[in-house]
Amino acid sequence: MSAVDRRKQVLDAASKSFALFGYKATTMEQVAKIANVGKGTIYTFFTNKDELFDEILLSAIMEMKRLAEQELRSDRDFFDNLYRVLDALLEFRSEHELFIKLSQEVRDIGTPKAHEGLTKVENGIVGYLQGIVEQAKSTGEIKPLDAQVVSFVMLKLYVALTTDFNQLHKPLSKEQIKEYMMVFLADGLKASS
Amino acid sequence: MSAVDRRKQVLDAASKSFALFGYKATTMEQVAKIANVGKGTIYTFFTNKDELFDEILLSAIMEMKRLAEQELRSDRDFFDNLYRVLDALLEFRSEHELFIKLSQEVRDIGTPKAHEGLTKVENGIVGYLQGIVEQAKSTGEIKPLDAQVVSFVMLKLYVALTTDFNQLHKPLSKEQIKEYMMVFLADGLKASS
DNA sequence: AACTGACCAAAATACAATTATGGTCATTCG
DNA sequence: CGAATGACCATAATTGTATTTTGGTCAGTT
Repeated sequence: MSAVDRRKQVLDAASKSFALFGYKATTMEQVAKIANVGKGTIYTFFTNKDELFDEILLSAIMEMKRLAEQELRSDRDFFDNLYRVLDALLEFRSEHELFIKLSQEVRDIGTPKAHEGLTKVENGIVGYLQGIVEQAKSTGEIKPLDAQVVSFVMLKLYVALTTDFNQLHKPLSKEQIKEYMMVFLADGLKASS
Repeated sequence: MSAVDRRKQVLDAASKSFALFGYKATTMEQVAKIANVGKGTIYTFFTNKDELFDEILLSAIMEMKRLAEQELRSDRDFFDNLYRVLDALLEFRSEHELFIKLSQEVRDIGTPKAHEGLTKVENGIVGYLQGIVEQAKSTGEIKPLDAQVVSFVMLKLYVALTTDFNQLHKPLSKEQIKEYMMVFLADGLKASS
């Protein structure tokens, strides 16, 4: 059994445990047991619990990028691509066991590391969007504004419509969400005169 | 000393105490002492601590409405009015001792009642905006969309630009914020061809 | 040389004792 | 006589302490 296999064993075990129990309730012993490995072995691959967690988040972020990439179609315009990418990313985020568990953990006991992790994922998304926005800027499809601000707002807007809003009201349908996204991002509220 | 005066004494004392110490650290005895009344007297005007708190929040919300009203100018268009109203409201919210203290309290110890209170204020703002949006809808200045969703997004957008964004980056200037607000709300990102 | 698990200091938890607080009401005061 | 009061009480919050758990190490095993 090669070193690479063991590393993967640990990584898989940790993935499962973090997704199942969250950051805090995942113990290194637990991970070792699931991975069928001595606890010391984990430390030959990862310097500590944090780094192990980071590595798992990083691979989740890369997975998200892969998914987003799939949604990009050169035969569609920027806004259509944007909507499908955002949708894929947010759907992935809201269905992935790990993120669900981490969100609960933040809400219920406020584990700082869990919060940090979710922020890191969010930044990953914004960073990815930023690239798309930059490109749309260079092709002249959108106004020449700061791509960081624009992509940040995009994410916030999407989260506001999909998550924040239905904390207080009836959730919006996918079609409604798409409509509002397009209104605010593409054309604005102003009545076309 | 009339009953009305005593009620106001209590209200003023409670205002001071909530703003100075937050919800949790404000005790009824404390309020009584500041108001120069016996503790029992408080309960002749308010059934409990919660209701006392509610009354204070309500008066803050009404004060905000008053401020917003001042900003409305019939010689300006909807978007200009909107920006100035939002600005006044958010500035008030971010400078009012009570709200600063409650925000800290939520962040540091997560007092549910403090969180609830801030949400109530936020809902007050959205409710107020809703009225303005309805009116702009009826005059045909903006597209005929659900006013509740639109005003909710407006607040979220403003908070994203003024508060959320500078948790991670350099704060935006007032001019930049205004520019971005107008882009997303009025005309959208799409390059004017 | 790779791997392991007993071991340790430090952190988290559980529990008990103590204190503080919201709310009441018999008594006082104007 | 009715409005005002503060001692009083049940319960919630806090503090202090004993106990357990956990991240990380490293001498020894495979």
